[in-house]
Amino acid sequence: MAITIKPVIEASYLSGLNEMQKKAVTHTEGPSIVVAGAGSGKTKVLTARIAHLLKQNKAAADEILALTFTNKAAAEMRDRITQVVGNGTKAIWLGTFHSVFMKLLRYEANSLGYPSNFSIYDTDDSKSLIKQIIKGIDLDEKVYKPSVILARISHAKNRLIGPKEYAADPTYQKEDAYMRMARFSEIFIKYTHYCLQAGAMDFDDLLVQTHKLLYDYPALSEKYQQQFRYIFIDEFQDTNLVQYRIAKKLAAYHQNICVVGDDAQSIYAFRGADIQNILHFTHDYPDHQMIKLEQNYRSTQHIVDAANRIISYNERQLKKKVWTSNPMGAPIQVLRTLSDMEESRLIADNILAEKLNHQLLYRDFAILYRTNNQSRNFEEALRKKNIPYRIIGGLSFYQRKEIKDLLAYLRLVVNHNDTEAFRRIINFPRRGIGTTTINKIFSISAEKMVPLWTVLGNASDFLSGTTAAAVARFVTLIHTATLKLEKENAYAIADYMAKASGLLKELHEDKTVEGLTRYEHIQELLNSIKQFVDHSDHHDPSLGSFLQEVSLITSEDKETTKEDSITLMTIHAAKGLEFKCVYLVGMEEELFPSSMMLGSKADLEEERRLFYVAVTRAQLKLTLSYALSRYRFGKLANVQPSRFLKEMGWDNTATKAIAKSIATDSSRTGKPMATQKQSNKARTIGPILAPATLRIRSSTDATAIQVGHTVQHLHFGVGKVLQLVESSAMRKAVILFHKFGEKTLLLNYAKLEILPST
DNA sequence: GGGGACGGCCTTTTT
DNA sequence: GGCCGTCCCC
Repeated sequence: MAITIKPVIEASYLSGLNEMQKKAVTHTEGPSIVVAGAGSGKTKVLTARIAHLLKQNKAAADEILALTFTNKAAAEMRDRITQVVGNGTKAIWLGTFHSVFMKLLRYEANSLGYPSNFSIYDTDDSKSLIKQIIKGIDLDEKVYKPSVILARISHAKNRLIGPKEYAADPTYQKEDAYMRMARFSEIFIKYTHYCLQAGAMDFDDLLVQTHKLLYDYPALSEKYQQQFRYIFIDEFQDTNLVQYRIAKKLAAYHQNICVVGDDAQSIYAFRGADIQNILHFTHDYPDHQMIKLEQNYRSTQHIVDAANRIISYNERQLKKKVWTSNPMGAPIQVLRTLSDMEESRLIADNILAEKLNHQLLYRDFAILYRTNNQSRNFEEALRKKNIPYRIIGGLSFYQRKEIKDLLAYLRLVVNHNDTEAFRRIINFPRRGIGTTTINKIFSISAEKMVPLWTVLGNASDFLSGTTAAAVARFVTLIHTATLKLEKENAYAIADYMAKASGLLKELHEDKTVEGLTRYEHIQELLNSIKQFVDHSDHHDPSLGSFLQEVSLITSEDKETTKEDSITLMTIHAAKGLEFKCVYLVGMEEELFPSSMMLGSKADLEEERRLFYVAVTRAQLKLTLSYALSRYRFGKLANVQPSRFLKEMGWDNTATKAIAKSIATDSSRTGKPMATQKQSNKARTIGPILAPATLRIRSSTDATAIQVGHTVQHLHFGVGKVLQLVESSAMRKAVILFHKFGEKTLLLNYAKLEILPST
């Protein structure tokens, strides 16, 4: 037997880590909490840690459970682990809380009274069901708003309060009465009942039912406790009570639980996230190890400073000092425009100029906003200037009507009692089954406590000849496809259903552009089902499995284009990402902070953390913008600049902290005093009004530069002007830099100084 | 039961 | 400005 000699050389995944990071990676045993500031290499640590476990044979892949919040984060992590350890990472239980526990529930749902092919209700399904319940008990939809009801139900569930506990709690009852929703708990009870009867779980159920499984079935929880030797939770500050309790239960045996998070980046309180979980963790695991990662590797000094200044306004926070040894970098820029339309045009121009001047790619840019509907103006402006872009979020492929329609057919094939799928497609395409009939079906189902499919099977008992026949045809349609489940794959059934349901025909007959696109979308969905079937070496290729997986796919996951393009998204969606240049737009009161969040201090602090997240996405340059007027409800309204701008250090009249850093910055470049003064003044005025003068900075009059001049550029250093190009009001210059070679720069934007030619 | 016209309402963020 | 729901008439 050869003696294994411990390698002296450090493992590759450890090199390039700082001492704290290394500690976080190699301290694998026992509970630990890593408080990781923005840009401190959190993902790197997490992936290195998992790689470390695998390489050191401390655990097999399927003994590791790693939970994230987005599919994107999960995919990236898997990718990076694979890069270090090679193949064999597929067995790691790595995914979002929802997707991992959905898989677990697929095996165990029967114990809970659900079919293993349970449907998953998305927000629309849930709302639709709630709406029916409200109608059914004769309440006013305007008082009992389905979206508000659902939010309240969700909130209760995430705090592990079921409908019965809720109804029995006088505090909640009082609250409801105060909110003029005295009969809320009645809706909650019915909602829960109907979901169960339909064999459907909503998003929250995926967690709540898992929780129930683990806490009520000891034998089962023991099995999983033994299995998961090492447990990781990413973005721990965003966990809610159920999630925390699930993780705690699973970690009970091995106790190797490692959570990574940053309280300053907690932005999901609205869906039940509780920063207190960080405190709970330290309390529940008194022998935990705490590691703080405070060095920011991502951003320039200016950006880190601004971020620290912002977060200091929050009272609730863990002590942490984020610092960086990166250069000062470009000053933070604030742009003001007259209107929201102008804002988007200006930023489109600005991006083009920056891209050219700093030789960047489109993918180095991101435009971030508070609300999805702000993307509209930017899409238009970018399209007009032929700037490629992609939007993350908004209406995703899987939220399109035609897609949801076909999926609803398939859901019904797999789960006959899925009432929301049924409601969606029973009369689309038209088959003469109207509201009267549908109501009749549902009220019989409710009265006799009989599931949907049973009622449908006895349609002739309570419906007249033609209608009963129509229902019978529908039942046959679904049933025929169900018979294929055993022998045929998901694609074959979907393809059959698209045709047999008449959906394809209906869309095909619509010769409008939209109709054509919808038709193509269906084809695209069929293609993706085919792919799912073809690449099923590591998953169950059944239709049921496909449907469940698809229900958890959100917009951001579908990246069709690899083309170089700028990214547009909400700040929420941007969490965990980084871009060289970030444009944070719509910095206005009532928009950001949102008017909905001005009510309480806690809410405002969450908005501020959101602002913190946005600012810390930027690596090199951050630009903020606000407009003086904006269209709201179809009307042009005057708006005020966001309070966050001031908190960041920006001042409209007497520029303070930021102006100071700008002064330092320009003095470094060794500009002559006159220029420095001028640029300082330009910034003291701050944002500039008229579009013509809206430029980043021009230390020299653009018209002064001539061929043959020797010039100095902030980044590229000294060079010689070879050529001037006039094109559509933009003056460009081709300059040969000593160190960087030939570059084409826009004179309106380039920070050029003419040097005396000697 | 279906389709068209009108009026009200809204806008937060996501798995 | 746009979506959704309701009302009214065929």
